[in-house]
Amino acid sequence: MPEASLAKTYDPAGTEARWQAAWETAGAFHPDPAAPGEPFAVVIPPPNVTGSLHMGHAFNTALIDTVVRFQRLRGRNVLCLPGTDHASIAVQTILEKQLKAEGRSREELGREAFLERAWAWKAESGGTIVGQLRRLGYSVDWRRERFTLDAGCSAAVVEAFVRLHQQGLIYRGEYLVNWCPASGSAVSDLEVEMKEVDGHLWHFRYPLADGPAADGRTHLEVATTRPETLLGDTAVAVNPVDPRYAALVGRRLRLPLVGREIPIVADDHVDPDFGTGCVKVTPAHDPNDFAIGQRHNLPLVTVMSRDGTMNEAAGRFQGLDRFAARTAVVEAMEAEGCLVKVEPYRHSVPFSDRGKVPVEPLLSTQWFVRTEPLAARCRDALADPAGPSPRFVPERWSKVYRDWLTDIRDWCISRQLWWGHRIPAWFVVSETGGVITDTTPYVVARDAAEARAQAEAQFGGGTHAHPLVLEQDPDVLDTWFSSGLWPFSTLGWPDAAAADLARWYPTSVLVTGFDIIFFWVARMTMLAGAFLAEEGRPPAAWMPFADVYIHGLVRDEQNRKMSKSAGNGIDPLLLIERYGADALRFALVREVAGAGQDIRLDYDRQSDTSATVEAARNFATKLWNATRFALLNLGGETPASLGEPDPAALQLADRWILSRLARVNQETAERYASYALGEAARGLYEFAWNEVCDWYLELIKRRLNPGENPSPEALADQRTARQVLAKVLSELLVMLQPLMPHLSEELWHGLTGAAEGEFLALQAWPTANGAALDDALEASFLELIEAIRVVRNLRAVAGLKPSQPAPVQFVSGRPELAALLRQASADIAALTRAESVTVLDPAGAETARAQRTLAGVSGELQVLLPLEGLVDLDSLRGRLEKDIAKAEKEIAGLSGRLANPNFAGKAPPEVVAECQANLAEAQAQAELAR
RNA sequence: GCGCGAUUAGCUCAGCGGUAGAGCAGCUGUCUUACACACAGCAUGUCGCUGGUUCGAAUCCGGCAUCGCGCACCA
Repeated sequence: MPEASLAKTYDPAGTEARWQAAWETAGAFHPDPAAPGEPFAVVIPPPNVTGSLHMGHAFNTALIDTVVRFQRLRGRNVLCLPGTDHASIAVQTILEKQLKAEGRSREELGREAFLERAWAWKAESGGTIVGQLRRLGYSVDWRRERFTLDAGCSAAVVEAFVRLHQQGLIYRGEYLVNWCPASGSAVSDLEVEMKEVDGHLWHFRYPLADGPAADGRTHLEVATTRPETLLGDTAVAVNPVDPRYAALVGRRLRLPLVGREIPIVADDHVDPDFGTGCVKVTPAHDPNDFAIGQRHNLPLVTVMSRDGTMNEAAGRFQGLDRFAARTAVVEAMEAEGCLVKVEPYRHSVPFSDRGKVPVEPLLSTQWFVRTEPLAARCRDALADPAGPSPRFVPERWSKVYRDWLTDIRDWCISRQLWWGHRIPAWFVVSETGGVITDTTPYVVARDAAEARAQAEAQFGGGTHAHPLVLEQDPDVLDTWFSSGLWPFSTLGWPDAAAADLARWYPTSVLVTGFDIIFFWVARMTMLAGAFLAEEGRPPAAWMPFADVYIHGLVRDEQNRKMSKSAGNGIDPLLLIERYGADALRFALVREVAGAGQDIRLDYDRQSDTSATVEAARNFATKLWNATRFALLNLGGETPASLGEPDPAALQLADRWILSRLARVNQETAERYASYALGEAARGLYEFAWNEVCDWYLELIKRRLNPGENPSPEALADQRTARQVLAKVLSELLVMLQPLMPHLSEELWHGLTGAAEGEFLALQAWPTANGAALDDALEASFLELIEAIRVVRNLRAVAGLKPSQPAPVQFVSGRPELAALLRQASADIAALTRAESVTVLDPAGAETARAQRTLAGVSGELQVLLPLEGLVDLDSLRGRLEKDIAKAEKEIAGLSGRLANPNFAGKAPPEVVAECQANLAEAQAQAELAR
């Protein structure tokens, strides 16, 4: 037996915690790869272990969970796999900060102790976000939770590295990389963010080394935003077609402060119209200059160390921090009379994403992934004749993805950090005097033993005097390298026979924000291409996901991007505590509009309240109360015990709501399936509130309470109403489950009396009853609703108290409408407090109108309220005048249109006919109002 | 510089070729036995500007403006 009733108010906190525990204990979302049902898999974007839940996670979670819960209802064998990311730089930064506070450094601690500490930190603090994700009611399989640094993922990383190396897609070499002095590591191009800063442009004079030019010039003038790099200049470049300098190309300049002679070279890169048309060239400290240097075979002079201080090549500036050196160089240049001028200058400076300091382009030996072959495979997949793979939703993001893959640079994957996957390369240091140099030979292997075997094969076993000594590369891999394997490493790859991999790969959809299309999405597709794209396999078979659903950002109440540094984040947990997780989820999804636009969450920082989330909470309460109402009126029966209603017994309202139910079912399923989640949420909201609660529940109240000593007919009708009510409500709860899982679970249990161990989340999506669909009925029901509205409006105009009964008369020349109104007269009476409802034909209306009546119109329907006294004539006149004005405006517009011969001639006949009908109606309306 | 998105009621946004919509907020009533986190009713717009296509444009096309984002970047 179901509970006889629900508590008067809904308590989200208790309910949510209870169902979360019940689902998890029962393993409700722990799928069996051997179970039937078409597979549907999603791996969640693993949040950083350092993180705590922010609104972006809540949003992403709400969207993913809505999709997977829907697919589960549809009978798919759903795997939704959770996990976290080890976040190499972020974790290391936190730990180094801690060490610094203790007056220590990681070098003092040593690698092993440092890593021990890191794991301890992870064990202690790494679970925060996972616990917070649980509070959203995420229907993931917690038993399959993964971590990018766990044993399985680590093995996958090693395997991936080894195979890429075998394929010739990984190389090591000295290149100009983005060096982050704050983290002491190289970072990839993607981790560099250009920021506009107010700086200066210093103009310097470089004297000609070999005497004045033919025209008497003794020097060239160059401009720079980074004077400290001057120390590493190895040329000055001019444009080859620049007449000012043509004669000087090939001559030499003396570099001030340093004294080095450097050539004047001609290079297309130089824009003759900018500044003086002369560019100082520092190949070791600027990417463009590096390229110029390559073209002209210029030497590379590195003047800076990895910690951001000047090195021995900087001469007297050695030891200075790069920014101190800047000042010092300018002062020295001024002292030498080589400073021409300084002007303020706003320009872009590359900043490290993580370190928040300017990155330094620095020559360094690093590991790289050769990306072009992988990118090409992805571009081909996107252009696959069988359809793009993956399919982006909204489609426009595929262009962003493709463009990035089209002009891609190699990916620097080594990081000079300790927390992460250590690079599986062993240097044969015995070949280079016991240390790792840029030229030390190395082997790439799965472990030390394999490395030794390889090295011995290559270099022999060594001798007693000179044993073969191997040392593993101390560096770790970019965190995104392991993230890039996530969709298959978590399913068991590289074990091709792994049950999960066989069952759920490729996954169905990736749901994520556009900000990590390059970082993550493209890396996953490229790496999948490297390992899972066998010859002849179509892209859809190896791409890690069929669809990529890209959603927007959650912005704050002022439309600002939420960010930690700006401190404008809105804490999801605060909102969950105040309104419930279901309310937050529903609010977020409901805000989603069409094509992945950003959503804005309104928020009052004084009171920590949000009208948007509050509205969703109110909706939850509405559903709670509607179910309470049902429980009070179902006589202790359940949807199952009541059974399906007899179609022959259905009343007008029943047929209407069942038609609406079937339609909403179809629409909602289609919307969920096509990621139109905002539309799905809004559609259900409107159906539940405006149709089920506002109209259907009101309409059946009389039938549910047939009074004392009811007739057998009344009892039968009561049962019909109960059957329909139970059906509508229980199916509505199923449809809402993906959006509001806890509330719907709770209400469904209340309504059905299902056992504790049974879950709404695991029920089947209700079959839409196509036979119940009835367009004509829905249309005429709208007319009925409209008629009731007119009556209510007239009563309001007349100033009638809601409780005061009054007679109502309808006049319609349309027999069907008249019949409908007669059929529904008892309903109308109930909903308008009518003491009587009369439906007249136009002929009979004359007499009625002769009395003192209030009149209103809806379409061609007249509504009359015969009232003696109590009528506020002024407001009535006001209203009627408004009606007339509106009708006249319409008449003018429509007749103008009809008078245009082009319209009548060219517009489709049905449009013209509709226009004529509308005109006739408007004229009738104006007439009536007068 | 190149590209993308946005611009509709006070606010948040739907609508994307046939007479401008919703939800909040606002105003007026109401304890009508599920719900005042509610019910009923009422207001509210040169659909950014400007050309064009069309019988007809918020909707399609061209320009412009403003805001936002991405990519590239001149020292």
